[in-house]
Amino acid sequence: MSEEKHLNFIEEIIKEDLESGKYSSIVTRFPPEPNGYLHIGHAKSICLNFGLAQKFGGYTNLRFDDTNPVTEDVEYVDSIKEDIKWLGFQWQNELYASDYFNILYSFAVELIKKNLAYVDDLTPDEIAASKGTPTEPGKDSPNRNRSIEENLRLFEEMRDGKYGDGAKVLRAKIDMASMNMHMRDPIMYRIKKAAHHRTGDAWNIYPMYDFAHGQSDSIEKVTHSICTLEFIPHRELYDWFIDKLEIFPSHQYEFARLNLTYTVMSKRKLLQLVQDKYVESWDDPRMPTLSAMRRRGYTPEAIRDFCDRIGVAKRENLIDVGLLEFCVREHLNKVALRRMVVFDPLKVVITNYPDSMEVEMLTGEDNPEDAESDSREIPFGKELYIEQEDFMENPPKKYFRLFPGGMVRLKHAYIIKCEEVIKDENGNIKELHCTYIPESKSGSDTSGIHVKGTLHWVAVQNAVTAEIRLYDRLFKVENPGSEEGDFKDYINMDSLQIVKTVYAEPALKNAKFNERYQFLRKGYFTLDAKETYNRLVFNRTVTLKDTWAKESKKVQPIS
RNA sequence: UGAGCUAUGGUGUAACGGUAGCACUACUGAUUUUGGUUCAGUCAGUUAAGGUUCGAAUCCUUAUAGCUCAACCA
Repeated sequence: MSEEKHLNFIEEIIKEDLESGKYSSIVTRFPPEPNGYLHIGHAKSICLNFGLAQKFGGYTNLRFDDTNPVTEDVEYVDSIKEDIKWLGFQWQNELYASDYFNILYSFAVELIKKNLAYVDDLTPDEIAASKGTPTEPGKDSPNRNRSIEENLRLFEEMRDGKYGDGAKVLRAKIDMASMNMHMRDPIMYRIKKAAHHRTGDAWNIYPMYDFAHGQSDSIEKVTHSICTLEFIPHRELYDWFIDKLEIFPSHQYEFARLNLTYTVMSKRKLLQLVQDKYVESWDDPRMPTLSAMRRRGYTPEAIRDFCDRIGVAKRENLIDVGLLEFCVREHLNKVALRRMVVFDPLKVVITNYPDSMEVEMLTGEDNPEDAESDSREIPFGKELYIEQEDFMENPPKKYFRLFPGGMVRLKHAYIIKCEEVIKDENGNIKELHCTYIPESKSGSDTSGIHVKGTLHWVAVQNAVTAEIRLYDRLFKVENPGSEEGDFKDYINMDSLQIVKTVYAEPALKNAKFNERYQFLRKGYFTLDAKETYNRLVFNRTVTLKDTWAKESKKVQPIS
């Protein structure tokens, strides 16, 4: 693991910092704002930050960037913590930017005293107008040269609540002509007479991101402060505050955020999907949030593996969701319990099977990939269900499922031969009459017969019923965000398919939450923690790879 | 079009002036009591043009393309 040959550019930097003796160990942080749910993009950042500390020695803080009381809530704090723990990471310290409000205030006073900050009375519009444009310099505020004393007094009054929201701000005195718009006297503090979820009504003023983030990093002695590309223009300011305040020099590094095909990642768009009822909730299994993926049956191992495989770099990327699905399948293949479930039943009667009273029990391994795994008993019977799609009256070439006169093996059971197709008065297939070959029993097959197809099945008498929910991609296009018009125009309206009644082998009666199942030949499923009360509801985590689907399209293209 | 960041197979990511590699996808074939898994293999790439150098994906110049920046959001 630690012998990884290729380091990403951040690991490269850390390695050099450690070798040069700049640091003896590292400190990173994951800094969410508690105003929404974590998604797979956050997982990339979490895996990066926590992974770096694990790999190079050091620790990671969880710090909530809670400097805007009007958008934040403890509800989000709790869900964020749950998601990080679920992913398998443990933070060293649980911290809040709001813990630093006092010291941040004193930092501001210090800058005023150094004549590097001033109180401005301009309105938001006026400030915006005087900022200039990227091609034209801005203009100094008329309040820019207030005396230090006056600034001190005014700032104190802002804190004490003497002015209303928006009446005044504290600005850094830097350069209104800077090429970097963020250096044109950025706002450090604004008045917000709002209750904060942690500090209550203690404050009338709150620091802006730029005045809180770097200093919080510094206070925590964060060595490598890692964020996404859009913060590159903020770095100059980040460094400026640290430099003027003469505090611990944390350094900011930026990487490209994760983009995934067939979904959207921005909080704004995800919120719209929920509000406009395109999905049920934030943890609707089609959402890219971690809570949704958990509910859908994705495993933390798979997500970590995915984050590992996608790498870390500075170029924009759009990663094929197929890679995520690959990671999920790869892990699930190793841990999922195999079970048989018929989605769309076709009755099969074994005409030569004895009408005995006792039920014949067969044995099926829980997981052929895991030698340690257990097995379960499966009842057989004279009447069975197989899948409608596993029988064809007029099969195409290369079809090796059941057809009139054809033979298949029933998984863990016997080879059967289709003798007769029974139809109703409308000509629809009602049931199949088959014969079985007694000496072909699984595990003790002396029949000498070899068949190409093996089908899953369920004994009618012992079947338990369940509901399943099949999920498809939420969008019809790879990159809905970059498409013309509204991203919502590209929503796949068939992304959820509910099958009210499927027939499962009895072992599934005792299905457990957090247990993963592979419904043989159908896909990976897990019990829905939200919908399962006194009935069984399974979510399809991901399908199995289906080469036959591709093949059959080639053989007889369907419109 | 000011400034900044970035350009390597279909996708993602390595190669740190010296053989363009790995993974996913796609496609072959073998194995298989899951058309799954596993195994073997195939296709496929340095944005362009100049320059430096014995040698350039890598350094320089120019061009082109994409992304970002003017919230009292983070």
